[in-house]
Amino acid sequence: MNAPSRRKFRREGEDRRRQDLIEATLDSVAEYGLQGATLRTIALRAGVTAGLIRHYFPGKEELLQAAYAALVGRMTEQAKAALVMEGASPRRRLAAFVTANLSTPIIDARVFSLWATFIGRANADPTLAHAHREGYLGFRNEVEAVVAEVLAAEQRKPDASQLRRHAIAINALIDGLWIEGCLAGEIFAPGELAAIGIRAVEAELGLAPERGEQ
Amino acid sequence: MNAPSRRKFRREGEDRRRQDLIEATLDSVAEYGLQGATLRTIALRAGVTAGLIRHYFPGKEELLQAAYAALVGRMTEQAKAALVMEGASPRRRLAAFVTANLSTPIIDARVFSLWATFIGRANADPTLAHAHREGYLGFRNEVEAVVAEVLAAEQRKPDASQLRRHAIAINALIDGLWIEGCLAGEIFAPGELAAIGIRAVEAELGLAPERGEQ
DNA sequence: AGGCTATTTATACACTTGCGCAACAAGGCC
DNA sequence: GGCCTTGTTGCGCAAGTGTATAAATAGCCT
Repeated sequence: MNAPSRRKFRREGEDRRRQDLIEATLDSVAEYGLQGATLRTIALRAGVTAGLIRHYFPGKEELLQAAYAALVGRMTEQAKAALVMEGASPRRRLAAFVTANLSTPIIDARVFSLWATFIGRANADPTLAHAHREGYLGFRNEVEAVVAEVLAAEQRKPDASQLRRHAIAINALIDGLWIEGCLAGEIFAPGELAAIGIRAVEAELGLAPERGEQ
Repeated sequence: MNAPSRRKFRREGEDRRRQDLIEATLDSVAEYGLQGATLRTIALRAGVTAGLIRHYFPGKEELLQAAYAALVGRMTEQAKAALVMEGASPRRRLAAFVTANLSTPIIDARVFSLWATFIGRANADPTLAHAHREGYLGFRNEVEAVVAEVLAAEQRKPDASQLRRHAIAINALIDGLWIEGCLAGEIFAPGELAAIGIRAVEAELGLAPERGEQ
């Protein structure tokens, strides 16, 4: 009687499917962790069956690597995007950079969860460690460049090691505030983290408070 | 012929076994991640068989929770230990605190790996989120207390919100530097992170450089 | 309209997982 | 020294894992 009914499906373009699978993977990892992100869970979320994954990726590991690469790419892209404010003074660009990195969408519990989950494996997986270091140094160089501009606009001539120290400290400050914002955003007033960040960065650089600030 | 030989074993005190199992769990998680930390792996590392674990813990989840509690306890204990320098000036105590948190044994890739692995689950597991928040606020309060002492010694009277902002910024700075030290300690000179941290903290608090510094 | 092909499903398989349970023996007690 | 408690082992089990592969079908090409 029952004709053995097979599930209906639609064919999607290769890029679209890969993208969907990667997104489903990130969702699964964020929600259930690496151990809970099984091929069946991922496939369910992507609206396909588990077998299909192997049509697009050689194995689970490659899927996870692709997902991590996509995550890192998105994070760095967003972070750097805050720097392209043409025409603004270096100091305002720096402030906008700090603010952007301490507000949505960069302050985001899901992204933090993903970051922590993957970076926790950096010890065991040199690929992850390398990817992190590249991202970190890239980010820090951006910071260093803006810092150089800000100080130059103030007629100050820092040497390379001073610049490096400033960049390391500011980078650490932003990272630390980012973590707290992601993990416990509710215990801070809206905009509070950004305000604290800007204040601390300006103190680090020895900038006099702008008029209007107390 | 072969008498069915059974593995020899020793009976251990309850506390000792639990401790060993927790340590084996932390080792396994640090090395293989949550997914690789199976009961059999953990038992092997602890030198027992998997079945024994259920004699000490209701299930795997409880073992992991106990392991996380042990980790957090050790971390906060170590961090706070750096503050008990009786007789030293507040400013020196603060500097010692920063230095301790940015040197071994607190700068440690294994501990970082564990921290990241567990904290990545904080979104999904309210227990973890709560444990983190308690630890964070406790740590921040310690920072705030030392900051208050330092500023008092400088005849300054910060109000509560200024104190809070200082503590949040300094905490974030230490966290961010700690992460980099754990993840990529080799790209920093020995003591460099601590020096950067102290410098940044003093800038945040508006302290004049001590004589002897440039 | 009808076939071709590559996407997609479905099922099978070997393996691992956490957990349950009965047998065993280590070491204190009398 | 023999017994008794209970820490500990060894094995089994059902559920779930990643991978392999055959069968089906969606959608383009002519």
